[in-house]
Amino acid sequence: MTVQPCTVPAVSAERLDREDWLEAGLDALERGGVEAVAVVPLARSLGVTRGSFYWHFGSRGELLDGVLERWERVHSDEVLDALQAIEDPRRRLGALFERSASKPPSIFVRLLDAADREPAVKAVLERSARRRIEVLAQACREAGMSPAEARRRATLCYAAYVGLARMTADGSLDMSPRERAALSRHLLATLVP
Amino acid sequence: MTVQPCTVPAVSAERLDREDWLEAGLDALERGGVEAVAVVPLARSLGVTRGSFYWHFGSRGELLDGVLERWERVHSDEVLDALQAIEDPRRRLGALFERSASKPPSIFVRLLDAADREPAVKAVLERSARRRIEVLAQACREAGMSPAEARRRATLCYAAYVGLARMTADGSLDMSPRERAALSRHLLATLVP
DNA sequence: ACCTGAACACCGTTCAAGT
DNA sequence: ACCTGAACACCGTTCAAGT
Repeated sequence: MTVQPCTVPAVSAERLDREDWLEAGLDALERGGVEAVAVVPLARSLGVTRGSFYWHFGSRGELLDGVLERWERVHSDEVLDALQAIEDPRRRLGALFERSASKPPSIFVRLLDAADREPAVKAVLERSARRRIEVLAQACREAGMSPAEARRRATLCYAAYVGLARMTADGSLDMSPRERAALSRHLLATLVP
Repeated sequence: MTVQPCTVPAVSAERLDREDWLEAGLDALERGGVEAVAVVPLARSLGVTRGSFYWHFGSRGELLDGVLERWERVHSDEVLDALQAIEDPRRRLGALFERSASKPPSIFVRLLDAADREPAVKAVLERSARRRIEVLAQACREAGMSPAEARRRATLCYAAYVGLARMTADGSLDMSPRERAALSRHLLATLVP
């Protein structure tokens, strides 16, 4: 009697690969922030010992790199691509802030928090900032500003966004989501008249 | 032969009190940020074992509370008091940004970074934000804005400041100190015309 | 190829025992 | 009153040994 080989992947493979760890890591990042991307707890949740981890990754930092790369692809690239499609510059700016402000920016803030300790996070934030400032600056130029002025305004705009996100997270800004949204619009109206 | 009792405090007392730990903690905070306020390294630098620490404090968190309180008294209260003395509102605003931007805001940024993990830090930042926004708002009112408008502008202004501090720290903002100062002035001129 | 198990280093916390 | 010393829990990292 010959047994048919199983053609569908087993529900829970006994052996893991890099992919499994990365998935679990991203999940942990979304639930508990950068600190939650930790070897021992992850190993526990995968039903395996810590030693197993080090066959797939050289260090916890390497895992974090991979996890952040994934996060960036999903949560940053997609969003920016969608924005580029909006032609009216003012409307595009509005959409950038709308998107950024609506869903709780928890992961973003968690990344801000971790930037100091984690070089990998620093790099992600740097890219994120550069790209968003570029989107903002382009919209400003299309709205009629000089390149230098556009860059200044865009930078301030992004800085204010970062600051508002931070303040909302740590409770320095006690405002309802509605008030926050109004403040964002106010910011745009003030900086890009 | 009777020995004279020593009237000056010994250079290194064999026994420590709360004060010694707080001092060492503040020093550590300034050198290495919130994470550096750690029991074991501190004990080591004080030439004592970890067990000693727990006679003076209930936990590492309690130490951090005390250290932050001290930091706030020295680095926040003093500065704000000095500002209140400037009568011209525009000049006062300029001075607030000057002071905040000139000396590297490293501790401030470190606090921003730690807010997520450390409730004590959150409280400090909350107070700091409230007070600075109040100073900004008052200056705006004195410059002729309505109270509501003043509050909005002040909040945006502070948010931009927080964001700029953060971005400078993590390298998202690659600008010279001179450029940063110019940007700060630009911010003020834009938000408080 | 992937994993276990035990080791070591590091930090937070507790506590009985010392002075 | 203040401190030691040893214990325990937790996480990161290494590595010889298993399948």
